[in-house]
Amino acid sequence: MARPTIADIADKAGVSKGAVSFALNGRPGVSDATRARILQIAEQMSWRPHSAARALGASRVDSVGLVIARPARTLGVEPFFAHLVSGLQSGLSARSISLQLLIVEDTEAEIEVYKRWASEHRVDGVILVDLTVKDPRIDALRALELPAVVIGGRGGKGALASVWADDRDAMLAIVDYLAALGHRRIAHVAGTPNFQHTQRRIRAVRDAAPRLGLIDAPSLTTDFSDAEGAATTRKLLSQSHRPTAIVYDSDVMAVAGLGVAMEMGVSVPGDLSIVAFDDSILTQLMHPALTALSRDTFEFGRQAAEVLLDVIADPATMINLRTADPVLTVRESTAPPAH
Amino acid sequence: MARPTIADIADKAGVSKGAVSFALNGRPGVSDATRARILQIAEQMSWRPHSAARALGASRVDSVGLVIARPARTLGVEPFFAHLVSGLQSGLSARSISLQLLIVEDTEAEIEVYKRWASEHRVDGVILVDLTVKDPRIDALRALELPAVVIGGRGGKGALASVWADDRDAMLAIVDYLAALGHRRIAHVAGTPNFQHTQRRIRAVRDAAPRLGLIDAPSLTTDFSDAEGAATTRKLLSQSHRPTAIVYDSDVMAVAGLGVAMEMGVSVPGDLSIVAFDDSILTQLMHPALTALSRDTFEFGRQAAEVLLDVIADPATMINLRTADPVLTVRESTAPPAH
DNA sequence: CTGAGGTGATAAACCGGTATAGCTCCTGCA
DNA sequence: TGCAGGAGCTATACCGGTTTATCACCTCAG
Repeated sequence: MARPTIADIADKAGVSKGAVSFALNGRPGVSDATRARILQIAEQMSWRPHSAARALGASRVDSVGLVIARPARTLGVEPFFAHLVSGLQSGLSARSISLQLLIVEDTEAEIEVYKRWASEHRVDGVILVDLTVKDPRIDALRALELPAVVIGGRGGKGALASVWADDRDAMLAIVDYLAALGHRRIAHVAGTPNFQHTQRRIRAVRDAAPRLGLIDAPSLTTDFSDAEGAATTRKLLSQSHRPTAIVYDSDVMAVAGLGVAMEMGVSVPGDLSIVAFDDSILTQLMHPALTALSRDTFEFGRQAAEVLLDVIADPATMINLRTADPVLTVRESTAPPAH
Repeated sequence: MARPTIADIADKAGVSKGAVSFALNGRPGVSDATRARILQIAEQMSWRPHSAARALGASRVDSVGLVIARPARTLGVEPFFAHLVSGLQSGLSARSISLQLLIVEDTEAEIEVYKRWASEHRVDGVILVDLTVKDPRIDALRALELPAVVIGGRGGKGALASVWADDRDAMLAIVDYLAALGHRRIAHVAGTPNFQHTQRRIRAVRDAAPRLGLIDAPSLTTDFSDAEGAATTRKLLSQSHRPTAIVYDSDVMAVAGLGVAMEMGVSVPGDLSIVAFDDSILTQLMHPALTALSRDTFEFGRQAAEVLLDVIADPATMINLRTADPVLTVRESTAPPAH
């Protein structure tokens, strides 16, 4: 017989469905002997719970969702999400909870997905990424009463649980290092201005500038694309007083920037130091290999999964977990300025 | 009231649950007038079917699965999967079917996932990628009677439906082009030897060699990593009779190869032409930008989704859809050989 | 005028689990 | 000896849909 049900097991064991359910879920109500017998029969018939049936009775579906609102074109090259997804799954698989992944165009579509998921009971909770300054998703999720955990930022005045890394400290570490090498003209090619982490990084650069005696420390925002990364670099290197170091908010933009430097005859790291605020194979494929900030994104995802499961178990849970600080991996693209 | 059920709608409309179900699913059994009234009430109460309840009754869960058995580390940089997933979702969203994505370590784990999914009724069907030569997954899926569609290769003597591109023709196009430029020493840095598409590409090169009068046309297999791509390139360029052109089975390896050429003082495209059998931003970020074979992976995924839905609807369906041929995008990394 | 057949609806079973009320013993204590 | 109480189990309702059997009613042909 294909796909045995607990009724089949109950028949074979000569007990009721209820007893089987008790035994399989490890709850009192059956003797140890009976329990053992039922478990053995279930094992032998290779029984597995029907996920829909279980979801209908208990109201949990053992599934959580992740929606990414970015164009698929840029997603591919960002190793961030692949690592994050792996980490999430690692944290979820322990309790055999599955992950629903959806890539959508914009935040509006993302909220629609949450509404659908909530009304169709498709997920027990969701993970929020790319938090923006006044993020409409936070109120939407609260209205839906959908458990959620925010990745990479505080969840709106503490409304949602979160897992975050200290972008500010990380950026300060980069700027401190460049200043220690002797750089005084440092530029920052930032990402989308309405992302919270972009804001935090920009503020860190601005705050550090006077303390380190930087002559100039502009932060220029982009859309995270290679094209704008390149264009912004071209603009910076065309100034009469060029920066001697540039920090890029993503590895893709850093690579694009390196290309522009080569094309304009600016030697790296001789005339220009380059640092990427994110690491991946990409930075190591380059010549020179890029100095980059490495985050343990896999672990990040794993912790986020655990926090989310806690929130699902008890929606009142309010965890704001700070993860391990990222570390600066120095490679060949940074050196003291020419003179 | 939160989350209305069809019973609520039935109450309000003064009809039975059954009538509501008929009306909402557009099947006969209710008059047009009643149907319209029920639909309006459902709309107004913003009713959505409870996915688990529906899955329990009808035995379909409106969800399909994709398991990728590759290390997460290499996944991030491969834009292939991000595009594929987007395309799949585009093909599925029309019928609001969701996609379960899982990244696992190896094929064994992948088959375990299929077993679990089948016994827990978590998915209606699956998409198979990275087909190997004697792929154990095909028999496993047939034993589980889990509908499936194979991407990028024939499904084991026609056992499974498939969506595929003609790797052979594509490789011939590349080699023909290089030969037309005047190259006679062409090397091929291939991927994992047990992948079917790797085999097909190797065979294409071997078959074309005599026709084009190539002096030497070795295919060297790798594990698709940047490290082995670089090592193999180093080996090729250290020979007394260097190849004048190298075709790489992935863009990541091509980029790694370009790095090795630069490091060894071999100018591209002056002394060496480079072609990548796969395209992404990566190839365009390089200097020189790489000539690459572009496939419409998004469309690929969309078509695969449609075929899978057909197979789920009728498991006897046997479609082997050949997708649009990939095109060679010529950029700056290819030129006639030095003399 | 009667019976066949179609239409529009209802009631109830069903899917595969979980949760709960209740029943039957058995034990221990007064 | 009587009874409270708990262990061990059964029967059954329930979750929210879909599906089937049944039925009342109307129309139309014979």
